[in-house]
Amino acid sequence: MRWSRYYLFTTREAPKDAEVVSHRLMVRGSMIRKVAAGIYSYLPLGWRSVRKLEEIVRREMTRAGSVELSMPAIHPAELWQETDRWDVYGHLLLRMKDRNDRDFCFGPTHEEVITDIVRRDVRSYRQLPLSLFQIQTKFRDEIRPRFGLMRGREFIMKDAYTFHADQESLDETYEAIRAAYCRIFEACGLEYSMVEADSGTIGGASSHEFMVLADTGEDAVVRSPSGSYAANVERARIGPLETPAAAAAEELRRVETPGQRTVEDVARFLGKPLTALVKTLIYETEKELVGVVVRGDREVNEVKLRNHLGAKHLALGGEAKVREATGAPVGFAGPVALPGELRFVGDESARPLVNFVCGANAADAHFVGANWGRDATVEEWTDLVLARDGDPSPDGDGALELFRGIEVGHIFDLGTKYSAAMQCVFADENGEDRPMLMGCYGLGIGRTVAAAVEQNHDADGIIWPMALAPFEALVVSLDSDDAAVAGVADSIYEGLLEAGVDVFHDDRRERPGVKFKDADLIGFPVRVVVGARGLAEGKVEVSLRRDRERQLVDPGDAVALMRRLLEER
RNA sequence: CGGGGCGUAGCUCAGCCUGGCAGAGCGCACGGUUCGGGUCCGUGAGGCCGGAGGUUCAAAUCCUCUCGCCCCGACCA
Repeated sequence: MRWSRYYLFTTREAPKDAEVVSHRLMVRGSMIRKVAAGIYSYLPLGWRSVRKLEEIVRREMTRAGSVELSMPAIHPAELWQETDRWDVYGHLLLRMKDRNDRDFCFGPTHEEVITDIVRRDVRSYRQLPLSLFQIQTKFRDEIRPRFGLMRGREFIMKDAYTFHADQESLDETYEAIRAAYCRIFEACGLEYSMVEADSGTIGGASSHEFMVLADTGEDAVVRSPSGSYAANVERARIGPLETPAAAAAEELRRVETPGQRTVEDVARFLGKPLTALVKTLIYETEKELVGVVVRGDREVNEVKLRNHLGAKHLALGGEAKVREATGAPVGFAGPVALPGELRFVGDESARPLVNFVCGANAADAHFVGANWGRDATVEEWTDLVLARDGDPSPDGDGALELFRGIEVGHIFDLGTKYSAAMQCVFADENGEDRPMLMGCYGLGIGRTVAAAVEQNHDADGIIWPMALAPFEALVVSLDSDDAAVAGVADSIYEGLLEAGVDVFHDDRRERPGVKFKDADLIGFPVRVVVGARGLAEGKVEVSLRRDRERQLVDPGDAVALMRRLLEER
């Protein structure tokens, strides 16, 4: 492909709203173009990278025994109502009506549609297991799209769904697809980590996320030193915290704490460490108000809390709710001497505390010397804490380290959540109907490409991993008007084409500096420069984008050298 | 949804506070110059100042409403 005839217009400047480097570089490199918030066109160069990733994904999914199909982007409401997700998905679901006023949505994921297909065709355990995938455009009406392709509203995703007669079969397939994902991300040259995850609105028994490590990632991940434990912080458990030294129970005393509303205020005011306090938060769900206690220095993990409560919606209670539950303004809640009934759940971090400080459920007052059992009772002790850097790993493997990550893939053991709701059943060996076990496996195509840029760039531009580079090689002809230069450049270009190399030819009448800057920005992995100056010595210059080491070779040897460099990747 | 900010040339932005000829750089066209890391000089084209209403002799500028976009938070595969 010749640049002079291609659709590729680089810019020196990125739009001011492009904050992360992948977004900046992909816009400057003329790979994507914003159409609306979170909605992008892929320009030809960007589309080539997307297509390359899609091919890798197809290859590996097929190798893992999955079969490609394609489902519609528009779904009838009835399917989503069967699983209750028409309501549960909320505003994330883009809804629309047809001319007959029937409800539809633009599919954000395809569990309902695939389950509807399979339940019509599959009757017997003999037909299982099944594994199907598609690569398709999704739409999720995200509250706040951002970071270019990183969190779009419209985005390309590979989604796979598997159906099984028993758990063993599901586990086997889950493992096969996990391995396929590893091969895919390795092929893309990504440094990634598979972590335990919360399954969110997709639901199901368990799930794992594939996280590309990057400082700009939107997710936080903890990992133990050997990597034996890794989890999204939404999910992460921690090992036991230090327990306070045993002490004789003190007397419960009420102390005046005027205006001391936060744990920090109270700790400073009373001259106690944060760890001697119990922090009490009043949460509101669609069903009830709940009191939550955690050690004073810790934060509540709301994802864990919502899961524990089995709630659809969870939010901190406002001023009015707090007063309703405690009879006091915000800042003075506690588990001791509550005016009424309130369900209390506690994080394990608060359980071993003795003679602790807590709110007195009255304005400007706290208790000191409080003890569980004698003064206060929590019915449910569980793990509700937000893990942080340095916490003990739950498997005893040292201290957890906190990383930022980009979620590029998420695989789920769905159990029978969808099959049971939608009567997707099969006859087992005894002729009994049973719901199928299902797995679901997502991989963000655009996000993975963006993550690859995020992880592979320098001050001058993108350094594409070979597998995702829109073109593998670039021929730069300087002095385009010079017939000898044009001839040599053309013959190298043709030679690379014949060798099956994805090659691009910068044949523009531009100054050398412009061409070099553009080559670096776009990040062609291998480059050959043909100029009058080099040609006078009988040489052309071959170099790699990654290390920029230049080799001068005879024009006749350029194709062979470049092929060798491409082989070495 | 709460808080903050921004919409001016194709792009990045100044001008707005304090109302009075609509600007710069980049890009584009043309001429010259230069020619291995975003040359330099000159000429030129290009604007409903997001939209609607209001105040005023006069509005990019002040006021009201509205649409879009971005950031923080809440929320969220």
